[in-house]
Amino acid sequence: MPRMSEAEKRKSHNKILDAAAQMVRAKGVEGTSVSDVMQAAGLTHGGFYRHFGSKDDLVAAAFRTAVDDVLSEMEKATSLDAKANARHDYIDSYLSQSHIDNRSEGCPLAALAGDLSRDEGKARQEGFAAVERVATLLKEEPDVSQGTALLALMLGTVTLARLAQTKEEAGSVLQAGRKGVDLLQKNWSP
Amino acid sequence: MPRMSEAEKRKSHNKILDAAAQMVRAKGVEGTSVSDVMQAAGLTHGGFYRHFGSKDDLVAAAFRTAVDDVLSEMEKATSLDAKANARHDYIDSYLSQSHIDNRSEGCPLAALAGDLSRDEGKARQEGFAAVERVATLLKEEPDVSQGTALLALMLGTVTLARLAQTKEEAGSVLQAGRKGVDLLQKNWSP
DNA sequence: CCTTTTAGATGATGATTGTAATCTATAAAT
DNA sequence: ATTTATAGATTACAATCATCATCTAAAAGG
Repeated sequence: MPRMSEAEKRKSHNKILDAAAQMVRAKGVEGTSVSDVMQAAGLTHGGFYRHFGSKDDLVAAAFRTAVDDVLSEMEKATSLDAKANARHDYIDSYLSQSHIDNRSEGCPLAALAGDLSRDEGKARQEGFAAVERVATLLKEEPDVSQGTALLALMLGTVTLARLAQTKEEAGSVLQAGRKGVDLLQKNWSP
Repeated sequence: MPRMSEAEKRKSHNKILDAAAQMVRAKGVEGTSVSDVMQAAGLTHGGFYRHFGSKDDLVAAAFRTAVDDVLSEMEKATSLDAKANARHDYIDSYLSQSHIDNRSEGCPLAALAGDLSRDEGKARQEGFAAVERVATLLKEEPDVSQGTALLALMLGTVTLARLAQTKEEAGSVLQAGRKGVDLLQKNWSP
Protein backbone atom coordinates (compact mmCIF):
# COMPACT_ATOMS: atom_id res chain seq x y z
CA MET A 1 0.00 0.00 0.00
CA PRO A 2 2.58 2.66 0.99
CA ARG A 3 4.24 4.88 0.07
CA MET A 4 1.97 7.92 0.62
CA SER A 5 2.40 11.37 -0.87
CA GLU A 6 3.91 14.18 1.16
CA ALA A 7 0.48 15.72 1.62
CA GLU A 8 -0.86 12.49 3.01
CA LYS A 9 2.09 12.15 5.30
CA ARG A 10 1.36 15.55 6.76
CA LYS A 11 -2.21 14.47 7.26
CA SER A 12 -1.10 11.38 9.13
CA HIS A 13 1.27 13.49 11.17
CA ASN A 14 -1.52 15.77 12.27
CA LYS A 15 -3.83 12.89 13.06
CA ILE A 16 -1.15 11.39 15.30
CA LEU A 17 -0.63 14.74 16.99
CA ASP A 18 -4.33 15.31 17.58
CA ALA A 19 -4.87 11.81 18.91
CA ALA A 20 -1.90 12.15 21.24
CA ALA A 21 -2.94 15.62 22.39
CA GLN A 22 -6.26 14.20 23.53
CA MET A 23 -5.06 10.91 24.91
CA VAL A 24 -2.21 12.31 26.90
CA ARG A 25 -4.52 14.78 28.64
CA ALA A 26 -7.04 12.05 29.40
CA LYS A 27 -4.71 9.31 30.59
CA GLY A 28 -1.42 10.97 31.39
CA VAL A 29 1.99 10.51 29.82
CA GLU A 30 2.72 7.06 31.21
CA GLY A 31 -0.84 5.95 30.71
CA THR A 32 -0.61 6.61 26.99
CA SER A 33 1.17 4.06 24.82
CA VAL A 34 2.64 4.76 21.42
CA SER A 35 0.58 2.05 19.83
CA ASP A 36 -2.69 3.26 21.37
CA VAL A 37 -2.02 6.68 19.91
CA MET A 38 -1.26 5.23 16.49
CA GLN A 39 -4.39 3.13 16.58
CA ALA A 40 -6.48 6.16 17.53
CA ALA A 41 -4.93 7.93 14.56
CA GLY A 42 -6.03 5.06 12.31
CA LEU A 43 -2.52 3.66 11.78
CA THR A 44 -0.42 0.82 13.06
CA HIS A 45 2.42 1.38 15.46
CA GLY A 46 5.16 0.50 12.99
CA GLY A 47 5.18 3.79 11.16
CA PHE A 48 5.54 5.87 14.29
CA TYR A 49 9.27 6.49 14.02
CA ARG A 50 8.86 7.99 10.56
CA HIS A 51 7.12 10.86 12.36
CA PHE A 52 8.78 11.23 15.75
CA GLY A 53 12.17 10.34 17.12
CA SER A 54 10.88 9.05 20.44
CA LYS A 55 7.86 9.01 22.69
CA ASP A 56 9.18 12.04 24.54
CA ASP A 57 9.30 13.94 21.24
CA LEU A 58 5.70 13.00 20.61
CA VAL A 59 4.61 14.09 24.06
CA ALA A 60 6.35 17.45 23.70
CA ALA A 61 4.79 18.06 20.28
CA ALA A 62 1.37 16.87 21.39
CA PHE A 63 1.51 19.11 24.42
CA ARG A 64 2.27 22.11 22.27
CA THR A 65 -0.55 21.18 19.94
CA ALA A 66 -2.91 21.09 22.90
CA VAL A 67 -1.71 24.48 24.12
CA ASP A 68 -2.15 26.02 20.67
CA ASP A 69 -5.62 24.57 20.51
CA VAL A 70 -6.70 25.86 23.87
CA LEU A 71 -5.25 29.34 23.41
CA SER A 72 -6.29 29.91 19.81
CA GLU A 73 -9.51 31.67 20.79
CA MET A 74 -7.80 34.00 23.24
CA GLU A 75 -4.97 34.82 20.89
CA LYS A 76 -7.34 35.97 18.19
CA ALA A 77 -8.33 39.04 20.21
CA THR A 78 -6.48 42.21 19.18
CA SER A 79 -8.26 45.21 20.72
CA LEU A 80 -7.95 45.83 24.44
CA ASP A 81 -11.64 45.26 24.77
CA ALA A 82 -11.65 41.96 22.91
CA LYS A 83 -8.70 40.82 25.02
CA ALA A 84 -10.52 41.62 28.24
CA ASN A 85 -13.56 39.71 27.01
CA ALA A 86 -11.43 36.75 25.95
CA ARG A 87 -9.79 36.65 29.38
CA HIS A 88 -13.14 36.73 31.06
CA ASP A 89 -14.48 33.87 28.96
CA TYR A 90 -11.34 31.84 29.41
CA ILE A 91 -11.52 32.10 33.19
CA ASP A 92 -15.22 31.26 33.20
CA SER A 93 -14.79 28.11 31.20
CA TYR A 94 -11.61 27.20 33.08
CA LEU A 95 -13.43 27.23 36.41
CA SER A 96 -16.42 25.26 35.15
CA GLN A 97 -17.73 21.81 35.91
CA SER A 98 -17.38 20.86 32.27
CA HIS A 99 -13.67 21.61 32.42
CA ILE A 100 -13.40 19.26 35.37
CA ASP A 101 -15.09 16.47 33.41
CA ASN A 102 -13.52 17.10 30.03
CA ARG A 103 -9.85 16.37 30.62
CA SER A 104 -9.07 15.45 27.05
CA GLU A 105 -9.95 18.87 25.67
CA GLY A 106 -9.13 20.99 28.70
CA CYS A 107 -6.05 22.89 29.80
CA PRO A 108 -2.98 20.77 29.09
CA LEU A 109 -1.17 22.31 32.03
CA ALA A 110 -3.92 21.31 34.42
CA ALA A 111 -3.86 17.82 32.97
CA LEU A 112 -0.11 17.31 32.67
CA ALA A 113 1.98 19.72 34.70
CA GLY A 114 2.57 17.09 37.36
CA ASP A 115 3.73 14.55 34.80
CA LEU A 116 5.88 17.01 32.88
CA SER A 117 7.65 18.25 35.98
CA ARG A 118 9.09 14.74 36.36
CA ASP A 119 10.22 14.67 32.75
CA GLU A 120 13.82 15.59 31.99
CA GLY A 121 13.44 16.09 28.26
CA LYS A 122 11.76 18.39 25.79
CA ALA A 123 8.29 17.91 27.21
CA ARG A 124 9.15 19.73 30.40
CA GLN A 125 10.60 22.69 28.46
CA GLU A 126 7.40 22.88 26.48
CA GLY A 127 5.54 22.91 29.77
CA PHE A 128 7.29 25.98 31.11
CA ALA A 129 6.98 27.78 27.79
CA ALA A 130 3.24 27.27 28.09
CA VAL A 131 3.25 28.75 31.60
CA GLU A 132 4.81 31.96 30.35
CA ARG A 133 2.49 32.11 27.38
CA VAL A 134 -0.68 31.67 29.42
CA ALA A 135 0.45 33.99 32.20
CA THR A 136 1.10 36.74 29.68
CA LEU A 137 -2.37 36.36 28.25
CA LEU A 138 -4.05 36.35 31.64
CA LYS A 139 -2.44 39.38 33.24
CA GLU A 140 -4.26 42.69 33.51
CA GLU A 141 -1.58 44.56 35.39
CA PRO A 142 1.69 45.42 33.59
CA ASP A 143 3.41 42.90 35.85
CA VAL A 144 3.43 39.34 34.46
CA SER A 145 3.40 37.98 37.97
CA GLN A 146 -0.31 38.63 38.30
CA GLY A 147 -0.90 36.31 35.35
CA THR A 148 1.35 33.70 36.91
CA ALA A 149 -0.55 33.82 40.19
CA LEU A 150 -3.90 33.65 38.41
CA LEU A 151 -2.78 30.63 36.43
CA ALA A 152 -1.41 28.94 39.53
CA LEU A 153 -4.67 29.47 41.38
CA MET A 154 -6.84 28.30 38.48
CA LEU A 155 -4.70 25.26 37.78
CA GLY A 156 -4.63 24.35 41.45
CA THR A 157 -8.38 24.78 41.70
CA VAL A 158 -9.08 22.45 38.78
CA THR A 159 -6.56 19.93 40.06
CA LEU A 160 -8.20 19.81 43.49
CA ALA A 161 -11.71 19.75 42.04
CA ARG A 162 -10.73 16.72 39.96
CA LEU A 163 -10.03 14.82 43.16
CA ALA A 164 -13.55 15.35 44.47
CA GLN A 165 -15.89 12.38 44.59
CA THR A 166 -19.12 14.27 43.99
CA LYS A 167 -20.22 17.19 41.85
CA GLU A 168 -21.12 19.10 44.99
CA GLU A 169 -17.62 18.84 46.41
CA ALA A 170 -16.12 19.78 43.06
CA GLY A 171 -18.50 22.72 42.92
CA SER A 172 -17.35 24.05 46.30
CA VAL A 173 -13.75 23.87 45.22
CA LEU A 174 -14.56 25.74 42.02
CA GLN A 175 -16.42 28.40 43.97
CA ALA A 176 -13.50 28.91 46.32
CA GLY A 177 -11.15 29.25 43.36
CA ARG A 178 -13.48 31.68 41.67
CA LYS A 179 -13.61 33.91 44.72
CA GLY A 180 -9.83 33.85 44.90
CA VAL A 181 -9.50 34.82 41.26
CA ASP A 182 -11.82 37.77 41.71
CA LEU A 183 -9.76 38.90 44.68
CA LEU A 184 -6.47 38.64 42.83
CA GLN A 185 -7.91 40.66 39.99
CA LYS A 186 -9.33 43.43 42.16
CA ASN A 187 -6.45 43.78 44.60
CA TRP A 188 -3.23 43.02 42.76
CA SER A 189 -1.41 46.31 42.42
CA PRO A 190 -1.71 48.11 45.79
CA MET B 1 14.94 -17.64 57.29
CA PRO B 2 11.36 -16.44 57.81
CA ARG B 3 9.00 -16.38 59.55
CA MET B 4 9.42 -13.08 61.50
CA SER B 5 7.69 -12.09 64.71
CA GLU B 6 4.64 -9.82 64.66
CA ALA B 7 6.71 -6.91 65.89
CA GLU B 8 9.14 -7.39 63.04
CA LYS B 9 6.33 -7.61 60.55
CA ARG B 10 5.04 -4.25 61.71
CA LYS B 11 8.54 -2.89 61.28
CA SER B 12 8.69 -4.20 57.73
CA HIS B 13 5.26 -2.77 57.06
CA ASN B 14 6.35 0.68 58.14
CA LYS B 15 9.56 0.48 56.14
CA ILE B 16 7.55 -0.35 53.04
CA LEU B 17 5.20 2.54 53.71
CA ASP B 18 7.98 5.02 54.28
CA ALA B 19 9.87 3.90 51.19
CA ALA B 20 6.71 4.12 49.09
CA ALA B 21 5.74 7.51 50.53
CA GLN B 22 9.06 8.90 49.37
CA MET B 23 9.34 7.12 46.06
CA VAL B 24 5.86 7.85 44.91
CA ARG B 25 6.35 11.56 45.50
CA ALA B 26 9.67 11.53 43.69
CA LYS B 27 8.75 9.45 40.66
CA GLY B 28 4.98 9.40 40.48
CA VAL B 29 2.59 6.49 40.79
CA GLU B 30 3.35 4.85 37.47
CA GLY B 31 7.04 5.57 37.80
CA THR B 32 7.21 3.60 41.01
CA SER B 33 7.30 -0.19 40.81
CA VAL B 34 6.36 -2.54 43.58
CA SER B 35 9.71 -4.22 43.48
CA ASP B 36 11.64 -0.94 43.63
CA VAL B 37 9.71 -0.05 46.75
CA MET B 38 10.38 -3.42 48.33
CA GLN B 39 14.06 -3.17 47.53
CA ALA B 40 14.22 0.33 49.04
CA ALA B 41 12.61 -1.15 52.14
CA GLY B 42 15.34 -3.78 52.29
CA LEU B 43 13.11 -6.66 51.18
CA THR B 44 12.45 -8.65 48.04
CA HIS B 45 9.33 -8.21 46.00
CA GLY B 46 7.81 -11.58 46.89
CA GLY B 47 6.57 -10.68 50.33
CA PHE B 48 4.68 -7.64 49.18
CA TYR B 49 1.24 -9.21 49.11
CA ARG B 50 1.51 -10.24 52.75
CA HIS B 51 1.28 -6.51 53.48
CA PHE B 52 -0.98 -4.99 50.83
CA GLY B 53 -3.72 -6.32 48.62
CA SER B 54 -2.62 -4.44 45.53
CA LYS B 55 -0.42 -1.63 44.31
CA ASP B 56 -3.36 0.75 44.51
CA ASP B 57 -3.76 -0.13 48.19
CA LEU B 58 -0.09 0.62 48.74
CA VAL B 59 -0.33 3.94 46.96
CA ALA B 60 -3.35 4.99 48.99
CA ALA B 61 -1.68 4.01 52.27
CA ALA B 62 1.62 5.60 51.29
CA PHE B 63 -0.13 8.79 50.33
CA ARG B 64 -1.82 8.98 53.68
CA THR B 65 1.47 8.31 55.40
CA ALA B 66 3.00 11.20 53.50
CA VAL B 67 0.12 13.50 54.45
CA ASP B 68 0.40 12.55 58.12
CA ASP B 69 4.10 13.19 57.97
CA VAL B 70 3.80 16.60 56.39
CA LEU B 71 0.98 17.79 58.64
CA SER B 72 2.27 16.41 61.93
CA GLU B 73 4.00 19.65 62.83
CA MET B 74 0.99 21.80 62.09
CA GLU B 75 -1.42 19.51 63.89
CA LYS B 76 0.57 19.69 67.10
CA ALA B 77 -0.40 23.33 67.64
CA THR B 78 -3.32 23.79 70.05
CA SER B 79 -3.50 27.45 71.03
CA LEU B 80 -4.75 30.02 68.52
CA ASP B 81 -1.36 31.62 68.59
CA ALA B 82 0.54 28.41 67.97
CA LYS B 83 -1.83 27.59 65.13
CA ALA B 84 -1.23 30.94 63.48
CA ASN B 85 2.51 30.42 63.78
CA ALA B 86 2.29 26.93 62.39
CA ARG B 87 0.29 28.18 59.40
CA HIS B 88 2.82 30.87 58.77
CA ASP B 89 5.73 28.44 58.87
CA TYR B 90 3.91 25.95 56.70
CA ILE B 91 3.26 28.53 53.99
CA ASP B 92 6.83 29.78 54.14
CA SER B 93 8.33 26.38 53.64
CA TYR B 94 5.69 25.44 51.07
CA LEU B 95 6.64 28.37 48.86
CA SER B 96 10.38 27.81 49.15
CA GLN B 97 13.01 26.75 46.67
CA SER B 98 13.83 23.74 48.80
CA HIS B 99 10.25 22.52 48.48
CA ILE B 100 10.60 22.75 44.72
CA ASP B 101 13.75 20.61 44.81
CA ASN B 102 12.73 18.16 47.50
CA ARG B 103 9.81 16.34 45.92
CA SER B 104 10.24 13.19 47.95
CA GLU B 105 9.62 14.90 51.26
CA GLY B 106 7.34 17.69 50.12
CA CYS B 107 3.59 18.07 49.89
CA PRO B 108 2.08 14.85 48.57
CA LEU B 109 -0.75 16.76 46.94
CA ALA B 110 1.66 18.94 45.00
CA ALA B 111 3.54 15.82 43.95
CA LEU B 112 0.62 13.52 43.17
CA ALA B 113 -2.72 15.29 42.74
CA GLY B 114 -2.46 15.01 38.97
CA ASP B 115 -1.77 11.28 39.15
CA LEU B 116 -4.44 10.62 41.75
CA SER B 117 -7.13 12.46 39.83
CA ARG B 118 -6.76 9.81 37.12
CA ASP B 119 -7.04 7.01 39.63
CA GLU B 120 -10.44 5.41 40.15
CA GLY B 121 -9.67 3.58 43.37
CA LYS B 122 -8.85 4.29 46.98
CA ALA B 123 -5.91 6.53 46.22
CA ARG B 124 -8.10 9.23 44.75
CA GLN B 125 -10.40 9.19 47.81
CA GLU B 126 -7.37 9.59 49.99
CA GLY B 127 -6.39 12.55 47.85
CA PHE B 128 -9.60 14.46 48.40
CA ALA B 129 -9.59 13.66 52.10
CA ALA B 130 -6.18 15.32 52.24
CA VAL B 131 -7.54 18.40 50.48
CA GLU B 132 -10.19 18.91 53.12
CA ARG B 133 -7.73 18.26 55.90
CA VAL B 134 -5.15 20.75 54.65
CA ALA B 135 -7.75 23.39 53.75
CA THR B 136 -9.16 23.24 57.26
CA LEU B 137 -5.73 23.77 58.75
CA LEU B 138 -4.90 26.67 56.45
CA LYS B 139 -8.02 28.77 56.80
CA GLU B 140 -8.09 31.89 58.98
CA GLU B 141 -11.65 32.93 58.22
CA PRO B 142 -14.52 30.78 59.54
CA ASP B 143 -15.23 29.78 55.94
CA VAL B 144 -13.27 26.70 54.78
CA SER B 145 -13.23 28.03 51.26
CA GLN B 146 -10.42 30.41 52.09
CA GLY B 147 -8.28 27.44 53.01
CA THR B 148 -9.24 25.69 49.80
CA ALA B 149 -8.27 28.70 47.72
CA LEU B 150 -4.99 29.09 49.58
CA LEU B 151 -4.13 25.44 49.02
CA ALA B 152 -5.08 25.66 45.35
CA LEU B 153 -2.87 28.68 44.87
CA MET B 154 0.08 27.20 46.75
CA LEU B 155 -0.16 23.83 45.01
CA GLY B 156 -0.46 25.51 41.63
CA THR B 157 2.52 27.72 42.39
CA VAL B 158 4.74 24.79 43.32
CA THR B 159 3.56 22.80 40.32
CA LEU B 160 4.41 25.62 37.92
CA ALA B 161 7.72 26.36 39.62
CA ARG B 162 8.71 22.73 39.18
CA LEU B 163 8.43 23.18 35.43
CA ALA B 164 10.97 25.99 35.39
CA GLN B 165 14.36 25.32 33.87
CA THR B 166 16.35 27.66 36.09
CA LYS B 167 16.29 28.70 39.74
CA GLU B 168 15.57 32.27 38.67
CA GLU B 169 12.45 31.31 36.79
CA ALA B 170 11.30 29.12 39.66
CA GLY B 171 11.97 32.02 42.02
CA SER B 172 9.74 34.38 40.04
CA VAL B 173 6.91 31.88 40.11
CA LEU B 174 7.31 31.45 43.85
CA GLN B 175 7.29 35.21 44.35
CA ALA B 176 4.11 35.61 42.34
CA GLY B 177 2.47 32.86 44.38
CA ARG B 178 3.60 34.45 47.60
CA LYS B 179 2.10 37.78 46.68
CA GLY B 180 -1.15 36.05 45.80
CA VAL B 181 -1.24 34.24 49.14
CA ASP B 182 -0.73 37.48 51.04
CA LEU B 183 -3.58 39.04 49.09
CA LEU B 184 -5.95 36.15 49.75
CA GLN B 185 -5.15 36.35 53.43
CA LYS B 186 -5.67 40.09 53.75
CA ASN B 187 -8.76 40.46 51.56
CA TRP B 188 -10.82 37.30 51.91
CA SER B 189 -13.87 38.27 53.94
CA PRO B 190 -15.12 41.62 52.57
C1' DC C 1 5.89 -30.48 72.31
C1' DC C 2 3.52 -30.67 68.33
C1' DT C 3 0.64 -28.66 64.97
C1' DT C 4 -0.69 -24.89 62.25
C1' DT C 5 0.12 -20.57 60.33
C1' DT C 6 2.75 -17.28 57.84
C1' DA C 7 6.86 -13.50 56.51
C1' DG C 8 9.74 -13.39 53.33
C1' DA C 9 12.80 -15.40 49.36
C1' DT C 10 12.91 -17.28 44.78
C1' DG C 11 11.12 -17.85 40.60
C1' DA C 12 7.45 -17.99 37.12
C1' DT C 13 3.49 -15.96 34.35
C1' DG C 14 1.32 -13.23 31.11
C1' DA C 15 0.68 -8.68 29.73
C1' DT C 16 2.38 -4.39 28.08
C1' DT C 17 5.79 -1.54 26.52
C1' DG C 18 9.33 1.45 23.56
C1' DT C 19 12.05 0.67 19.87
C1' DA C 20 14.07 -1.60 15.74
C1' DA C 21 14.27 -4.65 11.35
C1' DT C 22 12.18 -6.06 7.41
C1' DC C 23 9.04 -5.88 3.62
C1' DT C 24 6.19 -3.73 0.06
C1' DA C 25 4.56 -0.60 -3.07
C1' DT C 26 4.57 3.87 -4.53
C1' DA C 27 6.03 8.78 -4.65
C1' DA C 28 9.97 11.69 -5.75
C1' DA C 29 14.29 12.59 -7.97
C1' DT C 30 17.27 11.85 -11.73
C1' DA D 1 11.93 5.46 -17.70
C1' DT D 2 14.76 4.11 -14.29
C1' DT D 3 16.40 4.60 -9.92
C1' DT D 4 16.12 5.85 -5.18
C1' DA D 5 13.96 7.08 -1.02
C1' DT D 6 10.37 6.20 2.16
C1' DA D 7 5.20 5.71 4.67
C1' DG D 8 3.21 2.44 6.64
C1' DA D 9 2.28 -2.75 7.82
C1' DT D 10 3.95 -6.87 10.06
C1' DT D 11 6.69 -8.96 13.08
C1' DA D 12 10.28 -9.34 16.50
C1' DC D 13 13.03 -7.78 20.58
C1' DA D 14 14.33 -7.11 25.23
C1' DA D 15 12.58 -4.77 29.37
C1' DT D 16 9.52 -4.00 32.72
C1' DC D 17 5.62 -4.84 35.42
C1' DA D 18 1.80 -6.55 38.74
C1' DT D 19 0.55 -10.59 40.52
C1' DC D 20 0.83 -15.55 41.86
C1' DA D 21 2.88 -20.24 43.32
C1' DT D 22 5.97 -22.52 45.84
C1' DC D 23 9.31 -23.26 49.39
C1' DT D 24 11.45 -22.31 53.95
C1' DA D 25 11.95 -21.90 58.67
C1' DA D 26 10.41 -20.01 62.43
C1' DA D 27 6.57 -17.89 65.26
C1' DA D 28 1.86 -18.68 67.37
C1' DG D 29 -1.38 -21.44 69.43
C1' DG D 30 -2.94 -25.45 71.44
